[in-house]
Amino acid sequence: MNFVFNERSDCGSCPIRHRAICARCDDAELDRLDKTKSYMSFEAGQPIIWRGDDLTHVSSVVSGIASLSRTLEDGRTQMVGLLLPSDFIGRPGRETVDFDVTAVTDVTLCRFERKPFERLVDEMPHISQRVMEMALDELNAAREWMVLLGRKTAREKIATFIEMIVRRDTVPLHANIDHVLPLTREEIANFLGLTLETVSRQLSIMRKEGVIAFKDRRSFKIVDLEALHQASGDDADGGMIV
Amino acid sequence: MNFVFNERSDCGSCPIRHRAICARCDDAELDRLDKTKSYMSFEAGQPIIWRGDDLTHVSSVVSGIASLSRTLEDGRTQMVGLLLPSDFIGRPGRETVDFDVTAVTDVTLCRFERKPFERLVDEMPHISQRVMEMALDELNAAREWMVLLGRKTAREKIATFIEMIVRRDTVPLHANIDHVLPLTREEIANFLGLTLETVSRQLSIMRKEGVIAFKDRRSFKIVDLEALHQASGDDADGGMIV
DNA sequence: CCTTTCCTTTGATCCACATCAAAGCGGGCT
DNA sequence: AGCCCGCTTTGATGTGGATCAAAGGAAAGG
Repeated sequence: MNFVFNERSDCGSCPIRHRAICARCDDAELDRLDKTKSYMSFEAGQPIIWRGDDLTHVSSVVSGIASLSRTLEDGRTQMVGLLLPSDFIGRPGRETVDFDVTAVTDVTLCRFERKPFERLVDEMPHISQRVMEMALDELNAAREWMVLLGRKTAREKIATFIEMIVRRDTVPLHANIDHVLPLTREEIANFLGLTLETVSRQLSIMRKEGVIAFKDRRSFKIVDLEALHQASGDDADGGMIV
Repeated sequence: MNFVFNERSDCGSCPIRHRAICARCDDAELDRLDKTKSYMSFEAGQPIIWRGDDLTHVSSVVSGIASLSRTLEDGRTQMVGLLLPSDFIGRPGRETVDFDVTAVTDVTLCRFERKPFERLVDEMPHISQRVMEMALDELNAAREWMVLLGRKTAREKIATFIEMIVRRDTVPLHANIDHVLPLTREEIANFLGLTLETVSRQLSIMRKEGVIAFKDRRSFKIVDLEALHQASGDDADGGMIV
């Protein structure tokens, strides 16, 4: 199942130190966080919290990937976000959880009890400033995704998704690296508002067209970046056409 | 076109004083905001800012309704939010605008130049705390909308939309008030990720079924609230079934 | 008052994606 | 090695909503 550990691993050497909610904190503030934080890990596939549960803790993803999703009574599921390292889970000031959170890969969280955390938010402006920034960024990403869900075709959705993956792990630009789909076909479908069959078909089509090339079901290379971008339906580079 | 006014109307008597980004501010802080704010109004239908524009100001909606939207090259448009009084426009720390903002009705904004505002955010924790809260609420709403866009049927989308309208202006619960659709059929379609014909058809169907009754194209009454809720696809009251 | 214009409704047809169905295939376990 | 089992691919068919088309108001302007 999942396990808890509480070691005093130093915030200073934390992999998400400079991107998470603590990014703006100074050493003194970090000490204070250090005292109240605890870690908790989950295995791939395990639920982390369910919608409706008491929001006892807020947390940051330290490593791994988690998903945020909602399932309607009849089983239709929509993923509403992927939580990557440094992303924040929870809403200070709210009593319950609004979406299901699930570990997609093995996940480790850095957690704070909600009530004490709310005090920290009141007392340490560096936290609310950073959470504000992060929430506004997430909001932008969510809205971008709404355009995809509401108006893009299956092909455009897939192309946009792949471009997102590629963009995320292309540090040395232009390098033709192997990329990995972090999700199964079904999870991709739930992320894009499609069925798994449509996802599979569109990936096959793009493979046959020579846009992407699969090494196995999960890992692939980009063959034709230009064509991929064309297919995404997003304009050249942020709306400079008109 | 649109006009600017800069009167010293007092923040203390502002209609959004207790819900906007200034909600947590004390009198001294309010004075400081008062000195830098300015008002600007737009007529219904006018653009307020375009995607890609320099983000020179951030603002709060004081009165009226504005829309946030994105249009793809070929004209497909998706609305990603409705901005109601007290809602915030802009992202401190960002140079350009990411979505088109348009006045749906006549709109008045309370504006701050971005740079000075960023200084206020750093110096007045009550602002970042409030913006954080508001952004997290918006984020939740956006995610809820993603479920609608990705997984709901046309009928469910329409029912959810109407329920949203009703919920918004039902203060005296159970009163069978007249409600007003703030949007044209086409705008509703862009909000729900549908076409205007589908919107019109679904509204007609619900009218014929005796779920709602129209007085004219814009104003209507709820005839069967239970049926409306059933049609929305949302479960009883927040996931207590399982 | 009539004309124009914009919005809306309704009808007919089409098609992208869902749904239903059945094989492939790779990896882990015995 | 051989057998599952979960994931994925591919095929056949169905359908909800898009698209194309036209006509019916209601408000606005001359």
